Amino acid sequence: MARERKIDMVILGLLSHENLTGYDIKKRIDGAINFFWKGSFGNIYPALRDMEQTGLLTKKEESAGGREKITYRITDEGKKVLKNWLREEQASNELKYETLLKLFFGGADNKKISVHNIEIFEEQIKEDLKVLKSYCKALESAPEDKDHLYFYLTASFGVETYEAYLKWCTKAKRMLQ
Amino acid sequence: MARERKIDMVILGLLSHENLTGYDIKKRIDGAINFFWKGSFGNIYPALRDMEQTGLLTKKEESAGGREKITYRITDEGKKVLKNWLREEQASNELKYETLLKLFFGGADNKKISVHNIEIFEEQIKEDLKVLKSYCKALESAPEDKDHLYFYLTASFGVETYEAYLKWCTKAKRMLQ
DNA sequence: ATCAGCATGTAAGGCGTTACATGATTCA
DNA sequence: TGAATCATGTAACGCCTTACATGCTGAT
Repeated sequence: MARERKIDMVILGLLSHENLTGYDIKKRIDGAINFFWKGSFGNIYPALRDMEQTGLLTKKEESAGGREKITYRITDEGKKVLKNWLREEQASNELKYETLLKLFFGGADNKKISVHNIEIFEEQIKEDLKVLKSYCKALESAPEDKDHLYFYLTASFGVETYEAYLKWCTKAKRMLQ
Repeated sequence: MARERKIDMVILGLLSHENLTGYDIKKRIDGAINFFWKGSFGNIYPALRDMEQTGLLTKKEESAGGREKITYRITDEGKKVLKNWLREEQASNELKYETLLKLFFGGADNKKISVHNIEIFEEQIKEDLKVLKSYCKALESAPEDKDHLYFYLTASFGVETYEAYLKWCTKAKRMLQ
């Protein structure tokens, strides 16, 4: 069984741009990546340790004024592993939407409950859409960096699907009433 | 920590419509539910056992010609648990798309790799869209059942978001070339 | 002084997947 | 006769979340 831990690839990907600490990595994941992938400290630190031990990463311990800080750098081997992953044809794409599960079984209760659940979903999506749109806007106005296109495309995926969600919400509420 | 195992709710939801065996439940999940929720035998059977022990389900063992078969029925207590879940305001909706992760880090390799990864994704979505559309069509032509509306709305969510995915694929490929 | 943020990590527990193990029936 | 489908379950393993544990720094 080959290792399935995708957080390794997230870390490798981030480190292919810049050297970072575990804390920094967490912040990056909590940004634009967050809507299609998650990470936690309990996830990141062990992965960092493992990859340093297998030679995909090197670390540099700094103590800036008594406070310890470990910055990681990707190695050539790490870059190779990242590229190999990018070139693998299989990719697991999964959606786990409890809102849809509740709607699917909505017949077990009053229609109003389902309408309300859609409304809660709708509000959340509207909030998230604002954030995604701000990412897109920021990336559109700075197209000089070659990586910006990739970041823009993922954010744009979010914007377009979330807009489709909102259209569906309107339709679904109408059909339930 | 309250139990987070959502498979319980899937089972309760399915049993609120009809009595089923564990094997039947697996088949139902592998149908329309599959695109927003997954289940496995190693998941379902223990949940069934637990819920029977806590009184949310009752079982009836039949041996139709030497072959054992256990049919489960939902209890009033089980129905109450299902309704309480439907009325809970929080719902976890998460997307884990490795394709987007690969695209996000696409700058680490040739553009062609990213285009190819989008094409693989696109083909998969086209396949799944066909299936979802067939579910929708089947449900549209049989609107007499009150639960059909709920099934239709979830399938329709899939159709509309997958169509948005395909539009995005075209745009993304164009922008990369 | 105190609180938010920087910074690293561990431990427990929960959930899910996969593979394994077993055996009957139906249909070609 | 052999393959697919029906049918139930267990065990190992892996991954992730959450909570816990600790301590410094900078701003108010």
